[in-house]
Formats: sequence, C-alpha cells, structure tokens
Amino acid sequence: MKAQTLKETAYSQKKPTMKSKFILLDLDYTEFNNRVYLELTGRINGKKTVLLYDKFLPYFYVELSDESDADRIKQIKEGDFYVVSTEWLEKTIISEEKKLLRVYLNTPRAVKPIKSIIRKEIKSFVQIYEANIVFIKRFLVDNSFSMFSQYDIEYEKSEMESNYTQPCFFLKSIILSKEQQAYSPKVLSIDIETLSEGEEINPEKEPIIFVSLYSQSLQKAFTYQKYENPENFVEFCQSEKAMLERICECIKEQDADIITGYFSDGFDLPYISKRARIINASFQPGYDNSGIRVTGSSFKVAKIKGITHLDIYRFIRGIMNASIDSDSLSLAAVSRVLLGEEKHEADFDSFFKAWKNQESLNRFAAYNLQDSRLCYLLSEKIVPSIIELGKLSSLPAFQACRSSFSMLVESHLLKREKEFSMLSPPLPEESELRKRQRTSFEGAFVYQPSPGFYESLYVFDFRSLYPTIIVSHNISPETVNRSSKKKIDSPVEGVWFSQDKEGFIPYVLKDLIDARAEIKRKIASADDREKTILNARQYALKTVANATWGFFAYPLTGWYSYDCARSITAFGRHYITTIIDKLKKAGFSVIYSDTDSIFVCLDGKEEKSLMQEIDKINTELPGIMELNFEGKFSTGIFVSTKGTMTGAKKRYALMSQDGAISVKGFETIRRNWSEIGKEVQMKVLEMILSKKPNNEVESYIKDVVVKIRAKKIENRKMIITTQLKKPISEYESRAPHVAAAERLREAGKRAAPGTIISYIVCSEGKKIADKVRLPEECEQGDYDTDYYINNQILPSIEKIADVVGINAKELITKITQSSLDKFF
DNA sequence: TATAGGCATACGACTCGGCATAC
DNA sequence: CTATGCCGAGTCGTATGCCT
Repeated sequence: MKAQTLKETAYSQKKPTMKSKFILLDLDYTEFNNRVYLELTGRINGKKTVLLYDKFLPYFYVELSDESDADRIKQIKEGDFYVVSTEWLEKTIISEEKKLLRVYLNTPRAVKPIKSIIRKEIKSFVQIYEANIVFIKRFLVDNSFSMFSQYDIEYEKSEMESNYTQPCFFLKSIILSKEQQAYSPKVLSIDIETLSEGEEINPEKEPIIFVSLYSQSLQKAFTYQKYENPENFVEFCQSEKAMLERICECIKEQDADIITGYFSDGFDLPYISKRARIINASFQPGYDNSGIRVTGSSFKVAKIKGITHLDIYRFIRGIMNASIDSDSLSLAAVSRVLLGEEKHEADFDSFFKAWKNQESLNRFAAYNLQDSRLCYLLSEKIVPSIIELGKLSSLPAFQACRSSFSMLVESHLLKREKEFSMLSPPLPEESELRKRQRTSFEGAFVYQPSPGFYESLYVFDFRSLYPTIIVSHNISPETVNRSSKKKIDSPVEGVWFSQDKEGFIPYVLKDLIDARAEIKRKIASADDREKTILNARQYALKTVANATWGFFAYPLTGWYSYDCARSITAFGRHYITTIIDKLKKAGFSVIYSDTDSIFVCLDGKEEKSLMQEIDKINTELPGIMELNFEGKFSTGIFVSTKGTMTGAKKRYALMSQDGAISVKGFETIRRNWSEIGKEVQMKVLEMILSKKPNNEVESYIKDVVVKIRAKKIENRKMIITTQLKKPISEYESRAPHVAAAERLREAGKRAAPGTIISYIVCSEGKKIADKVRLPEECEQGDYDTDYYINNQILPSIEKIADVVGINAKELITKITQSSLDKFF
C-alpha cells in the first residue's frame, strides 16, 4: 500500500455520473489524507480500469459491560488514527445474544493501535470481535462480492491525479449484476531459465538466459544470445536488460487478467524482480508503475498490481494434492497426470555448453517454451477451480490460490454469518490452544478383512458421510448440549444435539450439498464451456463441504468443538457398523469397510436381493444420509499383514469387469519404493486378478529374480525416493534417506525439508544406511542384488502370492540355489 | 504457512544371550 | 577365572506415506 499514489487536483466541479457494467479483477487499497480508498481493478467494456471507493471502512466489534462507554470510544484519536463512527448491533456468538458496538476506523492501520487503547483505557471493556479480518476480505465478505463476477456500477471522473497507467474513476455505487455471464479470464503463463551451473541459485551472479511467455495470442521464448536458424518462436533481444524490459512490455501489451507460473511465487517472479534490480532493468508491469512485490522470506509470495498472479504449484500443493495421483508435484509429474502429456527431459549440461559455445539454442528454447505451455494448459484446467473457490469463500483469487483448507472454510463461514446474525467466535487463548492440541478423539471404523481372493464384489459408500451426518443430526457448536424440547443423543455418552432450531453449520452445509446436487444435474445438459465452470464449481462446493467438519477438530479456530468432532466420527462408526450387521443378518458376507464404504459378496444370493436390502437400509437412514452403489468388481485381493494371518487394512486390489485395476495402499503406489519392486508387484497383482495360472506367475517371478542377479535391470528402476521431512540434524536415527541426504549435501546440493531424496542401495557397508549411494554416484549394476531381491521384490509380492498359494520366499530361495549351483 | 484419525511397514537403536577369544 | 567383542534374535521407537 502506497500513501503517495494520489494527488488532489486544484479544481473541483460538478461531475456527471456514469453507469456501466464492471468485471472485478483485483482488489487493493491505498490511503490519502488519512482516509482509506479501495482500489478495484477491473474491466469496463473490456478496458482495464481502476475505481477508487471511499464508502467502505474497516471495523471491529467491542463488547462493553457499561454501554455509556460507547461515547468515549467514539472520541478516540491517536495521531493519524481515529474512530470515524460507531453503531450498536445485536449479534450472536455461538448461542449467546449480545449487544455489540461496531467501531469504524479511518484506515486499516488504525485497527491495532485503537484496539489496544480500548483494551487499556475503557473500564467496561469485555471482548473484541472480528478485529483480525483483513480489510479487503471484510469488503468482499460483507457484500458477498467476488472476483471475475459482473457488477452494475455508478462512477464519475476522479478528482485526483494519479500515476496510474490505467484510467481511474471514483466509484459511487456497486452492486452484483442480476445476470451473471461466464467470464473467461485472459491468462498469460511465464517461465524462466537461469544460467546456474552450481547448485545454489544466486540472482546476484547468474543471469536469466531464457524467458518464455505463453497465452492464446503469444507463444514465444526470448533470449539475448543470437544463433543461426532460430525457430520462429524465438525472439532475440540485445541484452539481458533489454530482454527483461521486452518481457515487461509484452506483459503490459498482453493486458492479461491472470499471470501464472509453476512455483513462480518461490522462483520465477522473485528472480526476475531481483535480477532486474541488479542489472538495472526497468520492470514495472503494475498499473501504478510498481514492479513485482515479493513478500515473505521462507514462503515467498509475488504480487503484481492489477494482474492476478496465480502460482499453480502453490494451489496444487495446498489444495489439490490429495486428489492428484502422482509421485511428485513436479511440473512433469503433474502434467502427466492432469494433461496426459509427457514433458521432454532437459539436459542442462548440454544446454549450458551450447550457450557457452554459442551453438544453436533451439532445443533449449523449445524446452523453455514447453514449460510455460504446460503451465498454461494446467491453468486452463485449474484456474476455474481457483476462481470458484474464491467466489465461494469471497476471497480474491490470489488468496484462494494460496489458502489452506482451513482458510477457505473460515472465510466461507465468515461470509455466511450475516444470514444468522452471527459473529466468528473469538480465537482461543494460548492455554486453551495447548489444551486442544493435546486432546485427540476416536476416528473412523475400519473392518478387519480376511485375506483371500474374492469374486463378484459389490461396493457401496456413503455420499459425503460427515457432512450429511452434521446436517441430519443438526450438529453445531450452538446446538450441542443445549437444553431443548427435542434432541438427538450422540453415541458419545452425555452429549446431545438440540433439534429445536437449525444450527449454523448444518444450515451452511445443507446449502453446499444442495447446491452441488443442483450443479451436477445441470452438468448433464451443459455445453463444454459451461461444463468447465460447473465442474469447477461443484469441485469448490465439495472441497469446502468436506473440509467443514474438520473445522470442529481444528484447534486454531473459534469454531472448534471437541464434542461435535467426536460425535461426528462416533455417528459415522455407528451407522457403518449397524449396516454391516444388517447385511450379515440378511445373509450377505461383508468383506471390508473403511470409514464410509462397504464391500459385499453375494454369497450365493441374488444381486437383486442385495440391492433391495440396500434400498431398505436407505429408507431407515436419517435425514439426507444416503448409501450409494459405487461399483461391481469381478475379482479382488485382500492380503494378511506381515508375519501374521490377520487381514491387512487399507491394502487391497480390485479388478472391475472391464479389466481396470484399482490398487490401494500397496507398495505399487507408494513413493518410497523402487520402480522394480512396484513394477513386479503390479504385474503379479494383474496376473492374479485376471486368474492366470500359478505357474505363469511363478515363471514371471523367477525371470525377474534371475535378471536382477545378472544385473540386467537398469539402475533407474532401483532408485528409491523418500521425502526429507525435517533438517538433517534433527533426525534421531540415521535412516537410509537421511544418509543419502548427507551425501547430497556433501556434494553441495540442496537437502532441505521437503526435498525428495533419491538413492540406490549398493553393496559396501553393513547397515542399509551405509550402503546408500546417490544415483549419480553409481555405475550401471552397482546395486546390491540381495537387498533388492530380499527387501524390495520379496516383501512386495510375498503376501499377494500367498493368497493363491504361491510361496514366494521358497521360490526365490530355490532360484538363488539353482543359480548358485550353475555357478559352481 | 496444520482439516482429522487409522493403519502398514521399514529400518535404526537398543538389549540380551550365546559364543569365541584374550589375558 | 573375568573382560571384551561379535553376532543374531527380538523389541521398541521413529519415520514415511498411504486410506477415507
């Protein structure tokens, strides 16, 4: 925020009021003469425009035991900060109705000092509410406004002179348009390459050598070292400085709504910003001629005024992580999963060599452009979800992209409070917080499966189990253990929920669930463009609905409720176990169940009678709870845990009728397992699920073991990757991946928390940690064959082979024996 | 810069008993 | 005879990454 952006002009005249449609794109604020002005960036008839608005002020609520103290609060002034006005309002906090004083201030900077004056000097002061809500969020939440929506505005010529590069007006009034047309924001993606041969990244010394920009109308890689026969997507600049200035020019020309990058918060944009300063390049793409604003130290955030910067990696890591089925969150891995597109490998050594020897850089340029292209394609898929989450929670897309689940839910609840005249309950004090963090509660029920091979499995699951439990039992902080005419007892002793009045959380959740059902109906008949948006919207609704129950158990919020949280999981356990009993009594055999799902075998009965039984169960479920048919699987495998005969939970494999295999929990889908181990396990699973005869499975296993012994498997498949979760020094024991991290650091490379460590187990040494080598330290075949056979192959197939009566351990010993026999 | 709990598994650190060896 | 060290088996705690 800059106070000096605006200057008052000398004249004042009567100005005509104009009316128009307005698409809101970005929101910020500035100060002038000790008054705060919201800066709304958006488009009027397609033209990017800045609107200044002075009719919204920051505020918070004060609870007083003596109402007459309100007059004293009204008078508070401290330097440039003062109370503008106050008003009394009736608000509910949890279930207590209170009369609270809403205190308006002249600027957001006044919140902290005025708050502490009230605390110190007002005798009847009891409590302050909602003082921690940032100004911009307050504005959006109070009005239920959101980015990329359409508004009807009245505005007039600005009295102030500004240094904005965009036209600037005074906003007189703004309301959300009745008709909302889908707005497709213009996206520009960026990626840079730097000449960094050492491992540490240093903008002081290492120049940016390539920058690529990708949008619908521009797809180019920029560099400043000329070479012969450049591809037509390459543009040469005179120098690095000229290149950066050209990039800035392109960004301005492109006039995009959104700029995206992959890890651009942490790398590309901060690097450009720093590098531009060092080489004295002018790089000011902001509408007030500001550059890239980088804040935060360990978690950097990069902002450009007037263009919403979305770091696709940040969003994937924070929100989509769980729903993405990929080993790592690298651009290559994520593109493979979400776009089905392979990223071409880069050989930076040869790139840098070509750069130094002034050879053709076409391959380097293509690589650079590929990255911004993939990021652009990912943006097409992901940006709609970010926008919809922003709309749902009234957060700017910039914030929605960088929010955690808890922040999305918190903001959504904040937006909905006014429908209940509620305020956010105050955040916990230090001691209460510690108490909450020590408290845990029982979670979900998991059925103990019997190991074996099954045929014809029917799977059912609850639609949104926890949200529907909350709605159907009216579970909310203000309904728990409240004296009431009608109540529902929780399975938890001594806890009940009042049914007299709909609770706030059930009310909000019901709305989310209904809205999602409605959208799913619409999707069926929508065209492709609508479908993208509707899909993003239903994703946002699902995300926020599912995260809402977790809010009860999240210590850092005012909505925390131990009794609600443990009642929800207790209800979950109650219903799933009751249904299991019913199915068993009806003569079906239940194979497995985890939290909200049930796996059933017909056991000689008819499919029809199973479905009838499920229908009956559904009529008996309360409220909106519902058990759905998820699918039928022709074969399935459940295994025993290591060294026992009892069935293992959370690890199984199913094959549907069309032959598609779904694997859960097994090594095949674990990141910290070697490719060879995973590959062999998957292959064995496939063979068994498709009922291949045992001798085929055995000969496959034999084949692999012989190949490993003969060192015929590539090193690449022997690499084990494990994430380093904390600094090397904090580990109590020296696990293999910690030993590998040490080696990595000795080689001068990064080994910080979060780094994925790759290593191969080689022969020299006693402990496995001693045998660890980095992949680049190994020659082909350097690996420890015994380790891979005994610790990677055997454990991954032993329990699976067991199910069809193959003794993998014996088999492998026999192979080893016979190969030794041959040898001697 | 934390939505929750439940679960399987690997591996190092440690303990303990058996044994060989040195003194 | 005791002191020392090595080895393997068993137990425990730490660590990771999965499932819903």
